[in-house]
Amino acid sequence: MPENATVAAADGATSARRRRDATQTRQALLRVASRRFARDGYASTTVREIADEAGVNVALISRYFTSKEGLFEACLTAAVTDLRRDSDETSLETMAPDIARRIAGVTHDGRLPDTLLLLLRSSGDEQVDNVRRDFLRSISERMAAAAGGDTHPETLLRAQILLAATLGMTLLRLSMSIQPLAAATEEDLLGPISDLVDALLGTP
Amino acid sequence: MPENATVAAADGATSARRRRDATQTRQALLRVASRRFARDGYASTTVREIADEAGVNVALISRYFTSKEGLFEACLTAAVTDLRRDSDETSLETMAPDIARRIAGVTHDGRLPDTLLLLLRSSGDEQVDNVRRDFLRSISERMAAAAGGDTHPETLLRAQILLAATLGMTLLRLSMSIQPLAAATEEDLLGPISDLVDALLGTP
DNA sequence: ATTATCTATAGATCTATAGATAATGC
DNA sequence: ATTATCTATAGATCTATAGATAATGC
Repeated sequence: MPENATVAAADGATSARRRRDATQTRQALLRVASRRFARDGYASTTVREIADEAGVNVALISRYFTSKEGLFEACLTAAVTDLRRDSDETSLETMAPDIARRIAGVTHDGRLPDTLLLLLRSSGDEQVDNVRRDFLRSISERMAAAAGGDTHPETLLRAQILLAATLGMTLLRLSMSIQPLAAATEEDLLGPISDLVDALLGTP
Repeated sequence: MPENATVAAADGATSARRRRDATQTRQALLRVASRRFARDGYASTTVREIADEAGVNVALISRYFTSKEGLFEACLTAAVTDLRRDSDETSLETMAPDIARRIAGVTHDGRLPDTLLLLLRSSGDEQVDNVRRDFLRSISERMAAAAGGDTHPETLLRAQILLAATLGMTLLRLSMSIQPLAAATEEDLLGPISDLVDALLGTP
């Protein structure tokens, strides 16, 4: 069997025509759509742009995801799954480096870290928005718990402020390109973010 | 002269038909558009929605602002002017209460504090995006200067992280309604934000 | 035969504007 | 007379889909 199942190549889109493979097509659409939705927002991104960049026919979006809305929901669900796994065993000690890596680090598959950015985009659909709201809420609860949040109810508020800072940094970096923040490396960010975590969730 | 120039009433839109007044119409469009663009984003907001909510005919948007893009630019410029004036004489001591008020406080004219949120919305037009980028950059420089940023270049990065946190909080509050952050009062926020400012810009 | 993919298009927006109407101020 | 406002519509999208085509696997 030739290398076919997972080898979409670095580019994976405009390059040589793939062998017919529904799974691979689905993944190509998901990958491209996640990036476009995250960078440009839901309404500004057209299904035709996504299909073209993924190198597949636009009709396949309806075929595999029912609608543009369905594609967005699939992107969001994938992002949430990814982030949940990543923050599975978070602790107060690992929180700062984890955040710095999420914001600035390059993921294992070489993608840029726009997963967090997708959490800030809305399609306007209430059901989908609830998926995101529930996740943001639960991840902040997890952070508060890692800080021993059962002692003080304000800890959840503080965890959400830390989450807001994390998302805000991602937005300013990836979407607005504010320098020097946009060019800061994982190492550059670790110090300030550690101070941030300590100030908000550290024991006084 | 009857009270006409500035009395658009609390509602100011759907209420009784205004006397013909170009200035007032312009302001009504600006006010409604700023809120809609801030809350829903540029692409998701239609000119007809804005005109309807402002209680004016949609053709007047082209008349007074040339285009939807022109209207957005006018909103952004107004927001930037407002924020510049507000941060005119910022200092390390007043920064935390200023931020808390901006995020949670009710402005003097009774509007909700979505001015900051507009800074996170993009029309995709490069020229307009540059207005926003330049402002975000300059406001962060002002914050760094207030912290005595000439001593260490990393101070600008830290100021931008504080700015990111401020914008992120606004987004999670107004656009995503994450509780308890969304319901936190100015007073609730002051403590955590003070810690934030100290941790990022305070002298160690 | 099955099903992944493509063609062609209906139908629903949405923005911008030409030209008509009517309120205002001199 | 001037100009704020409105009517009606052209023209440009954009999404969704019915139906045709062609690659795959048995």
